[in-house]
Amino acid sequence: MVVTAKDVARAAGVSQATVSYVINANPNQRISEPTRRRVLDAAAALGYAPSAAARALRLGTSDAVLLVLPNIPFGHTVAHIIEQLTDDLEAIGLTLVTRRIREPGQALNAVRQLRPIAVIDVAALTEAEHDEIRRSGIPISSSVLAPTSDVGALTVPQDTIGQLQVEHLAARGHRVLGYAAPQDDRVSEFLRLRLEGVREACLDLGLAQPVVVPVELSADAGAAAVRAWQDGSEPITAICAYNDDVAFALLAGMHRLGLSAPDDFAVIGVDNVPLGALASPPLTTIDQNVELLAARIAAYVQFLLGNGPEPVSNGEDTLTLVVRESA
Amino acid sequence: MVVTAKDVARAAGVSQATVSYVINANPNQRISEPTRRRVLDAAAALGYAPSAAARALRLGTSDAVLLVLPNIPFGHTVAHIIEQLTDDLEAIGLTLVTRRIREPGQALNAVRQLRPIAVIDVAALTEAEHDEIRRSGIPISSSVLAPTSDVGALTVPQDTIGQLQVEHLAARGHRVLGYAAPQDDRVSEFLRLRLEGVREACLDLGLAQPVVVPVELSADAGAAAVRAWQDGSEPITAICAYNDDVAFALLAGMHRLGLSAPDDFAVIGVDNVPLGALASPPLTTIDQNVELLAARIAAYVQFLLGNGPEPVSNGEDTLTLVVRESA
DNA sequence: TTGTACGCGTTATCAT
DNA sequence: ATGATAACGCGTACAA
Repeated sequence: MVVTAKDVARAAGVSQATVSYVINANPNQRISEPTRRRVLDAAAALGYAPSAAARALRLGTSDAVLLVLPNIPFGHTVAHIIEQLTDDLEAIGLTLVTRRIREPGQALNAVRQLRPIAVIDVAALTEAEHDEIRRSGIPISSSVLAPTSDVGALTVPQDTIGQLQVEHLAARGHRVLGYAAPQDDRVSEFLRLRLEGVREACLDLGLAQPVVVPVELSADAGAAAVRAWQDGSEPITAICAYNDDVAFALLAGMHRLGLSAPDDFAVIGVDNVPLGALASPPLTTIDQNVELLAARIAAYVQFLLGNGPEPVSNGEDTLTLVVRESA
Repeated sequence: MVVTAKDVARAAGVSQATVSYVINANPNQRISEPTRRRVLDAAAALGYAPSAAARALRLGTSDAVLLVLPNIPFGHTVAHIIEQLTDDLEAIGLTLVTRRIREPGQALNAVRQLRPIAVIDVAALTEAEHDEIRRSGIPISSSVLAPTSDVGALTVPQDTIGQLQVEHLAARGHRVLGYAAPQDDRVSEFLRLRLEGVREACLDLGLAQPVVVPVELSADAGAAAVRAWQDGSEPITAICAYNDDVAFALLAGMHRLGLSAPDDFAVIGVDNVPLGALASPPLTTIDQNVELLAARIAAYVQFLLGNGPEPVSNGEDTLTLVVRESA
């Protein structure tokens, strides 16, 4: 029922080892063209493909790349990363496996079971865990979307996101900003870092510190937040939203109050979700260029495999402002 | 560096076999409580976890569940399925592996490499491939989101989606409908089936056949489509959109033309994307209840593993109308 | 080109 | 009653 290398060897009239050499095009072995053909034909005829398990057992490492996620909501950006990374890794014969960490220690366990060839951490692991994984011989990548930007090569600096938002609004003449913060505790670290970037940029550019208001994902909440900014003592004219979802809530709330962006309040989001272009007005936002990030992660893994040059590290250059009409 | 069962055995002063019995709580072997404790303590102290590869090799099947996708864009619904399924499977010790099929044959190859415990097909495989996989001893599930609903237990009937849209619009008094079709060839099969459901429902309810207009995902395209319906000879009052993304394009187009739903045209989407509630007006749509679908798939896999009762099959009951204001 | 040892967890068989 | 021994599965790499 299940075809093994032994079956192919028998069918081709060669040894198992020869089958392995042919299948893997082992450069250290010269197999004559006729034998090569016989093996390949037999393999095709029988429908043979090497068992990933046997390979992994022998090699000591699997074809898996482990993507470790914290328990955050699975928004457009994360989904897009997974999509891109799955494709990019598949193209080089690797398999993406995602694990969402809910309890500490889960990640280490997954690593020990899977023996992945690399671990990509999206802000789910502690430094101690990183060390532990590296010590176990797995070349772990640095933390994508890492809280701190000091760990390595593949970080998306969250503070820069906030800075870019403020810079754009300041360039448009806004002087007093609001900040729309999500309520979800699971993203509080991302929020903290983005807000930090906003605060720094305000300081640098001589703006007042932002008036932070929590916003849930509903038109009601959006309207309430807008009223809060209106009723406050500060003359707020523009709002940085934590992400596009929050920005949508603000736009919906403004619509309900008979207000509109950018005249009553300018609104800028983060993520460049596809629907942002279809909002009324179309949403100005910060794009994270997930395709490029995924490609760089894949290149990094290639490098770890010894099949590529030292890859470029990821940083601010994947972040770009997308100007539409809302700000 | 890497901890094996042998290390644990040595540390606990027992044999490798005993370690295996304890770790897997093998019911055919009775291990005394003291030894059990020693083994467990040693395993914890050393940070032992069984190698997935060795396990898979020995058992002949891995912990992987293979989700096979066609080369379709990775929208909210697919992303959500992947998210839910990843979590649900992880909860029962299984690993979701996703493969996107671009060339015929890729799926079979992946199956032979991975030896997954189950294969979930999202409309990417032929019947011949299903048979081939089943013949190789893997209990393949039926096709989720299958073009045809005759293959098995876990189908999302696309035609019913169209029917539900029409039934709602008809109940609101609409008699002549437009249908907004996406341009992407990769979803043409889904489009065909949904449209088929729309046509049948129109027939059943005595409505005119829908006026189908292609719509790309931009406000321009949405406006053009709306004008096409306005300029046509039919007195169209409501529009079924292929999905919520298309519906957003229509709403954006209408907004640009100074029109609004539901008064000028009622609009109903499909998918219940989170941002639908924040559209202006909030989007009426068909929810696919992806959580339940994922749970049923997981239950089905459990059943395949012999750890659960015959699971319920998926069908129309996961589809529900979500009435908001756009229709 | 081939023979063969190896990696590691599982389980049937055997020993105490 | 408890636990140990050993065979097994399959692809890889080194020595022959």
